[in-house]
Amino acid sequence: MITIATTIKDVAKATGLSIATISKFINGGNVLDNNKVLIENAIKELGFKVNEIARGLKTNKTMTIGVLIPDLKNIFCTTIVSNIENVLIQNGYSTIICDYKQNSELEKMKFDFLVNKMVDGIITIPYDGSDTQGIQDLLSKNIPVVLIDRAIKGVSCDTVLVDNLNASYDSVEQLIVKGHKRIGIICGPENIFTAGERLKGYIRVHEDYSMKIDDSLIKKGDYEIESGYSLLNELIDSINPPTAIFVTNYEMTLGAIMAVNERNIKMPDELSFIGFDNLQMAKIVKPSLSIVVQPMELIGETAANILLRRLKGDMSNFPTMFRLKTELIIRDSIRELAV
Amino acid sequence: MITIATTIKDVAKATGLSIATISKFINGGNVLDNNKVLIENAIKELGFKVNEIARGLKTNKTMTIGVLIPDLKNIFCTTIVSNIENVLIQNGYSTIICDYKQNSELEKMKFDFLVNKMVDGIITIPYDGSDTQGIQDLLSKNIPVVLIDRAIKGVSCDTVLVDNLNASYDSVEQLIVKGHKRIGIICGPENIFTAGERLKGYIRVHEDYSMKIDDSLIKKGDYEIESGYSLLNELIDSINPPTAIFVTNYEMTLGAIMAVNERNIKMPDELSFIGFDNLQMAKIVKPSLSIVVQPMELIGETAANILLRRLKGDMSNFPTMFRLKTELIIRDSIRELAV
DNA sequence: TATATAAGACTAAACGTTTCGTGATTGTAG
DNA sequence: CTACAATCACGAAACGTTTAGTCTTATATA
Repeated sequence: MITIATTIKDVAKATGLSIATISKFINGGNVLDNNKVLIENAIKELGFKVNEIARGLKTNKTMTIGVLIPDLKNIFCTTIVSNIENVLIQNGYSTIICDYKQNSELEKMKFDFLVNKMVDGIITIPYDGSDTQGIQDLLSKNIPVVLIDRAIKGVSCDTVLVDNLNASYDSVEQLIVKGHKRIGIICGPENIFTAGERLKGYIRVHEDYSMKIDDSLIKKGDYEIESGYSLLNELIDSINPPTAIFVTNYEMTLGAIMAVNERNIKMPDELSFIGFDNLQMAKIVKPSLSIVVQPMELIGETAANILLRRLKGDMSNFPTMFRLKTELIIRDSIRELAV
Repeated sequence: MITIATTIKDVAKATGLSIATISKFINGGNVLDNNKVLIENAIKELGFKVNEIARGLKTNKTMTIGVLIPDLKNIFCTTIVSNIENVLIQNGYSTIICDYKQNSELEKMKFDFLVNKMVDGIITIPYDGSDTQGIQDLLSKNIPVVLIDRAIKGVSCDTVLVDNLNASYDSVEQLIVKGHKRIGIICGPENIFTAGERLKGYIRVHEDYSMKIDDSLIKKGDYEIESGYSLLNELIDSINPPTAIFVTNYEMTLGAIMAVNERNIKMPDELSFIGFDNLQMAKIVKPSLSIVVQPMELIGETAANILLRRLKGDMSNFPTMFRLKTELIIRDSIRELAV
């Protein structure tokens, strides 16, 4: 079985026109009307499709964008990617998606991999911002890069993220307003950008309300299920346990809820709870969970659009930082304490 | 800022060797030892990276695999994809992931898109098997295609799926054994392969246990959250409601649980429940959910490996169908009825 | 020493496009 | 009727590789 790929040359032969003319037609150039129909027919007849590889070699454009995320199994990431892809494909770009499994070395490998694939641009949720070199190199070659979710210090790069600090501030404030004095927080790892910001929000709202911060209420996890589970247990088992708790990402919220269920802790009577990120999960938990929701659709679209602008050579306001607002959804997992 | 991409030509010039020799070296051919170090140094010095596009043009291989799935936001899909990607990248292949948002037309578009991108092979979870032409064409050009999760009638194609019938059979049998006589099922759409198989399992176990089938207990949804929600309500509101219920995919399980919570139905006392697919979800629901789990890692790996075999030209046992086993995890959502 | 053989390097063509510079044809104005 | 411009078509080079075929050199054999 031999693949007979039909090329521009075949179309030229079939129409009696030159290769250059066919190429011109394909790329929207002007050709005589009767040649136009001639070419159109021949293309249909022969089933001609332009060879994107050959074109890429000539134009130095692959019309392909690399998307690099921490984890394909993370619904937060994939939802964003899904929206990125929507926008890009409408603009003729395809997407190569890679994940680096929360591993800094793998991240570097896959980044290089994408560069090697000659992508026209990269959108990434970086890990801890330790690999600045790859990004810098790309930018200096005029290949646009857009950062999502996590800014990187010292890198001038378009960035799309949410207002983590105030997301956290508002959540904890909500608990304070409802009379809670001892509020636990389960944070992410210190080297992750969002974790730092979310912790800052917690600290600032305590300051603003003149509440002393008890370090034993601040637990640092790794954004994975397991640590949500164990840190919730730690908090509950501590000498002076919190009456409310704020968990700062989806996976750890999952883990924390598992622990709550396992210990048969009554929400919200025995513990008030605010989680993060996944609306659907929040609904199937009983009682329904109060939760911080990030605008994932908007994040994806914003990132894709700024990238498209850069690809067109529009470098106005470079670098831009988009700070999107989160939403705090209050449901049944918070108890109002008598003052 | 001008991009000075260094090519094989530059390396040739720098070393005083010919282009052919450099190419040979790059591709693992034999060159003199001193030339070897010469080339290695020059490559490092110049930062040379092989231009995959040019190479692809020559070799007719892009070392890229297209992966086409119904939805990037579906954790079942992305987990499989993640595992596919693991295997492929270890073998030097990259992955272009597309989703078609459960839309048959979009599916066709994206499929063509991947073909156009000159992928070396495609792994897909097809929609309802209505687009056989594209797959046939590809196969006849010796470009391997692997189907996941859903077989397509009349297409000779390697396929990786689970034993849906027995997954369903075993689940419902479990409920029967525990004394349930009226068991509701929330199925997927008729045109989807897995939905048909899962319904068959429900019917067969009823036959084997000589239980009459009540059509009012069989509800057909669309595999989306909303229909899980509304169909559970329908079942409960029916004249003679079931004492147990089996929901046949993840999204509908989510929806059904939302309805259960909303109506304050006590599980398992008022309703026994078996769901589908997502282990973590099953754990955060209270009481913990009994559930059918698919071997997503294995599915992905199996699909990637059979594709790799085909890419190497090994067409033994073509087409092969891999039927993987599901696991039924029993937890607290099932009540044993007194007989 | 002459010859056969092998190993390595080289030349040049090819992959399927795009694009530049030029040539041919037609239409328009003087 | 000539001169000029405008329109479209064409030939050929180029993009960065791979690879078949040939040439050169060194080594082993007789």
